[in-house]
Amino acid sequence: MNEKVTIYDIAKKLNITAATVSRALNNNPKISESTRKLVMETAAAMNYKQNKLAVALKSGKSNTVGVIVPYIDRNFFASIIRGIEEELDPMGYHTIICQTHEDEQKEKDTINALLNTQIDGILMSITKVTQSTSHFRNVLNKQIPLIFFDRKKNIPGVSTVTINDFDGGYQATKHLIEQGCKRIAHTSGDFALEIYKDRFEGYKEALSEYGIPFKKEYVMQTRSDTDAGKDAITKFMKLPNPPDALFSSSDYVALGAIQKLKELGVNIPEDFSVVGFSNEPFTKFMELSISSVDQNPMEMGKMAARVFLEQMNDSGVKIEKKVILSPSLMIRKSSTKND
Amino acid sequence: MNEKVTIYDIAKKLNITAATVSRALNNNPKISESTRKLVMETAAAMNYKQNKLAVALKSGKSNTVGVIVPYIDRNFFASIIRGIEEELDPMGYHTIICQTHEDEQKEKDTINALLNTQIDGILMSITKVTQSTSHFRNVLNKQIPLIFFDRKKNIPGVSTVTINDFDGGYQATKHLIEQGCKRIAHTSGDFALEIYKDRFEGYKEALSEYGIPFKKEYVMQTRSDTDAGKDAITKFMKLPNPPDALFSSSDYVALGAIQKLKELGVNIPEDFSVVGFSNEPFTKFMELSISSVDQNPMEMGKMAARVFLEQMNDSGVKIEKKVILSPSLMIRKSSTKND
DNA sequence: TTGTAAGCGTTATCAC
DNA sequence: GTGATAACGCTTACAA
Repeated sequence: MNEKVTIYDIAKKLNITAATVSRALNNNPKISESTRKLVMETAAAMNYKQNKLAVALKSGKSNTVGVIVPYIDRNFFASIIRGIEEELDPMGYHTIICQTHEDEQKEKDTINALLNTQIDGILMSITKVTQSTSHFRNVLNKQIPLIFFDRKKNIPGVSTVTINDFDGGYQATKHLIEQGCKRIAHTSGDFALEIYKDRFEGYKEALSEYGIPFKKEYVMQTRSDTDAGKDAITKFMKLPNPPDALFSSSDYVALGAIQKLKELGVNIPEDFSVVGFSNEPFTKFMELSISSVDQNPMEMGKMAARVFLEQMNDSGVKIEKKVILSPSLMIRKSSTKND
Repeated sequence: MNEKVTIYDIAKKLNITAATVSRALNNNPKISESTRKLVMETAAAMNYKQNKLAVALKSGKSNTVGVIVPYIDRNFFASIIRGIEEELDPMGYHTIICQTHEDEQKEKDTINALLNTQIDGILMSITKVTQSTSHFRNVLNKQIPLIFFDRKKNIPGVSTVTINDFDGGYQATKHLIEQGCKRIAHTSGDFALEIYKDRFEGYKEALSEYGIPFKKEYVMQTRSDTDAGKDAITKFMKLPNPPDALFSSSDYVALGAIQKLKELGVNIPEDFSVVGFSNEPFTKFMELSISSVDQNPMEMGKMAARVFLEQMNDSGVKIEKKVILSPSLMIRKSSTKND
């Protein structure tokens, strides 16, 4: 039906030049109202669509950002992406999604591919194993805005949007203490990732604030799945003085722990309370709903997008912004002794 | 550090012409091995990156597809997108994600925006409320491949990838019958959407196959959330002859139903069995795990991507492909009477 | 095998 | 206010 209508086509029809058409379409002040109207109308009539590719090539701006996450189908990241998309879409930006599968090499490849694609910015969460930072510097060298959300590395010139993981760990632990728990265990991911380290520090802070001695046999670094939770509980319960609560940095580990505890005939929350982290959807659907620290991923995505937009506008200025959102503890049955 | 290196820069340095550089870079056969090598090396040395925008403008191919889903942070759709991404990424395609929020107008706007962006194809799942088809025809008129996954409309020229919803409904219902259930209720979404209609037809087929009379008071069209499930059970249990099983087209409704049944003191699965649809992650995490029909969304995404790729290759030919994947029933505690 | 030149669809900088 | 024209970075007939 309608094959590619260009400004030349509409120029020809109106016996004017393409430049004039362009000006009319872009609301350039130097143009008579009459021709503007004429152009607008015929453009609509001919079903003209601007070729964004040409505009992008000319302007050097593609109006597209790249978003890189470990896995797109994890609720936390999917929600962040939704936040980004909702904030950027109205500003005319498109969002290209990429996954790293927690593989550093894939992360590097993805970034290079993206840089290759005339992207206007990169918003990302690094993998659990990322060591080198050279690929991030590539981005900065090209002058394109780079924003980390959640999982970050501290690199000069890179803005970050995170939650206060320390506070999340602190709140969770404090809550357990206030529920009367005396021997609180903690499972975490690799401390090389700041988020896990921070949650752990928050945990320690709460303990010390309440004068509870920190015991390193109560702390374990594990994978983030239910089996890891089961294993952790098995080990914890074999201790001479087993814990009576668990603050886990992962909801999946918390779930596995609960399953194992039930197997062992331990009453939850009476004899053992549990708090997880991330507020995964399943935590609230369980019959024994699981307390968890909510990270408000949607808001995190929106903030990351806003930081990007600011950075695009104050073009020259190299602002390095560190946004820290507050987590909120969702208290549910797994840690509520008296109601 | 490295400002935009173009083929002209590398041509200048080598005292050859940009065309030659282009040929060398593209493995064009008409070029001497020596200059190719030379070009390749200096290109690498100068850290040359091809400007995809220019290529896209020249070739009319952007190597980008648009993916439209109701919500990106719903597990089902996130997994589909993951499948699409994993299939398309190695072929050099990027994926732009858009959400409709189940709003037909947003769907139209999104499609137009995408058409505006020199996209190579659109892969999508329509909203629950989409009535008109004119915006889809716009896509076809522009000769750009359109592929529906899961939720579709029957439009000539549009390929679709769906699961056999009829079979899903049939399997679920048959399973309940074989578990000894005699009075099986069904909750569904709006029958205007084929997927719901088909599941319902499968349900009826299983009933009739086993000589169980169909009763329309056992069928209810509802929203897809837990509250709807609670309401449905409340109504069902007030019937003179209440059902002893539920096949729901939504896991959330199934969950709400189970919650309400427990409140009412009904034993599950002994006195009332439940099967949901979609195999949402939470269904298997519950203590009383919920049987559900798995739609294999990852595979659905991959298939949709492959259909798109085929369509891109056999350019001229207008193939209209209908791929139907098989669902698989995940049998869990909510419907297993004897084990 | 390599160079020349046109063109992809815009926008911006000059002139007039 | 409008028209020429160059430029964005690349590919590709067509010549040489």
